[in-house]
Amino acid sequence: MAEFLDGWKRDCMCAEVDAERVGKDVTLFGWVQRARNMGGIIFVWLRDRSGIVQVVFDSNVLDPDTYALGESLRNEFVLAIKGSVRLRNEKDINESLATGRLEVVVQEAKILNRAETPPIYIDDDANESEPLRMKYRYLDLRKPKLQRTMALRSQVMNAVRSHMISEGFTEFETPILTRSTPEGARDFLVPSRLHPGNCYALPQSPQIYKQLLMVAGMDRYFQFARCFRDEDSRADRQPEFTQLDLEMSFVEPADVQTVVEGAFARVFRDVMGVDIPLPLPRMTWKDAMEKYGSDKPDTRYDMTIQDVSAFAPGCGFSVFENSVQDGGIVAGIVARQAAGRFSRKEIDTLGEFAKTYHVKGMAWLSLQEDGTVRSSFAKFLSDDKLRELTDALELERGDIAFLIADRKLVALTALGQVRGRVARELGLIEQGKYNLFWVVEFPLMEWNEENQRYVSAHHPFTMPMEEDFHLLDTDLPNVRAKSYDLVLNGVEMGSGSIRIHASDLQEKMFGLLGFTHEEAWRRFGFLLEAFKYGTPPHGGFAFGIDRLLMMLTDSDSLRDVIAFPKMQNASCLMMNTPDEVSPDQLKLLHITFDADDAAAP
RNA sequence: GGCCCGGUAGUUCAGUUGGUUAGAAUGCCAGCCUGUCACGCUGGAGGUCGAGGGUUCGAGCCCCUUCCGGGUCGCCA
Repeated sequence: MAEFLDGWKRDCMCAEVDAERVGKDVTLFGWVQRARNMGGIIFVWLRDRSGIVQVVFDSNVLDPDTYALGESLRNEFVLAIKGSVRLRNEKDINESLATGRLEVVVQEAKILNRAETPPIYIDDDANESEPLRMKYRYLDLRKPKLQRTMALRSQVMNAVRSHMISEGFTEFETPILTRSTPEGARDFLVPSRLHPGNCYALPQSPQIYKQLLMVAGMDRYFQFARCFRDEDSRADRQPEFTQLDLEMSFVEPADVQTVVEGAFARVFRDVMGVDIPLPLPRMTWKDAMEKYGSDKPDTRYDMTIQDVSAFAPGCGFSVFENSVQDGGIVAGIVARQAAGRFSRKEIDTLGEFAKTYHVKGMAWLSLQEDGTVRSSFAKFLSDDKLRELTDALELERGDIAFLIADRKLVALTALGQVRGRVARELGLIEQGKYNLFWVVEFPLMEWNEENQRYVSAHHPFTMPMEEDFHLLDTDLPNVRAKSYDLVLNGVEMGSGSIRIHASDLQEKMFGLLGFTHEEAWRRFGFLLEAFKYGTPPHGGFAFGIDRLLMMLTDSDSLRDVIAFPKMQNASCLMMNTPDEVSPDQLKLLHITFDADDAAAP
């Protein structure tokens, strides 16, 4: 039978049992991590969120009922004990336990609740499948690592909030029930009971609200914003996630960046004890792509991309020749002293990996220790051309180069991915290093093949760089934006921009994006209207709290830093969501489903 | 929507070329054990091999379909 507290008060957490309490009485509450019955004496590890302490049921000193209670303990029983703290004998010390020099001798005990055998182990080293962990997430969360992560998450948010307040920002809440916006991710829709046929949408970000708050003269806004996107999940992408969202009036990019990097530096100092020197370095998008093949480069290792297009014309290898002739490039990376680390099979695997990024193939070239060349394409090259290439790559004995020829951005992107994979396989990535910096001057727009039109690289309210205004009508792809991403160890932490505050320029942008005047006004009329009444120049930023936690805890998945995450198909096995709703509910909402879509029983 | 990988005991996994009663570890249950700390020892229970169909004398294994999960490309302003 479960018992009640009956006035028992906890006066000590498990891990707070320390030398200063020796000889004193404590009342502890917790879960049974493990009970070891030696026949006459029982050792129980009692666990709470602070940690573990050993409590001892001794048949020599306990009444038979209390000892019997000790014998009946099983894993995850909820236990309350009163006892006295004592030092263990020298030979009985457990160095692997923080409280391992002490133990608590039980005087009284209550089983506050029994527990069935859990389907997962409460152990950081346990390795249950994701679905099982997610179904029993409340047990998974008992694991010490997740307990620490959730506490860390709270500390991070606290540090960020303190920083924002101290910088003169005001915290806001904006609606969760909002309107659907074109462009961008698919929306989660919420049908309206009072407006048959109409829907709210859950916000993908509070973007428009925060700009309207600038129109409202709020000057400095921030919010821990829950954002929703109805797209497929990834290890680092969840359908709902949390961003620190901020917006400022009367600013240039550097003003926003100063606030954001200050927040990051504070988190790293307060929570990790790591000093990040400010201001952070800047890298242009163009440099990032050309050197690293990524708009979020990992600069913890070198192996930068080298463009060897100049060597291609007349080289004899038609793949390279044709690529350059068609306006593409030939580029490569060199893994120093790694030729012996890649078997032919591994190189082929790497080539297949490169192909998933839409290049047709990957060529390779290595210089053996004896000076001979091994290569997938050298046989097409004259000795002179081969030397020209090895010179251009500064290839030395023991090095291996991976080369890709394709349209410029495609080739660079694939090489960037190859670079990352090679670095991981060769162990080139220095652990415990935090390379935080800005990538700036992104393109304003990108060509979208599917829709045969330009789409915003960031979002349609992004201000072009003044220097590039003259290119808007003549050379759109080369117009740079006043936008900036914050990158940490090859992961995009967040992005922001200066916004367009003039309605005529905003209308022009909508035009370039392919909206008619009427369409733009129908969809964004409230914003264009607002901009007519005295809008200050403004800009902002948003960064993912979840992703930051992922980096700080060195986790492989967002699921490790969110208390109740969704699975890859956006479902939740614990709550069984999404789920059918009653016909009455649907009727109230004026909804009928296609018979085809009706869930099978 | 495409591609790759996976699904066998409560859990993590092994299972050869298709061949007797499907195994291991751990957990669980019972008994023993007075200083363990991954306690130990003895014994025991525990399986629709994701589901359906096919090939075969015979299928955990081969084939087809399907469901579920993980990763990834597309997508994610």
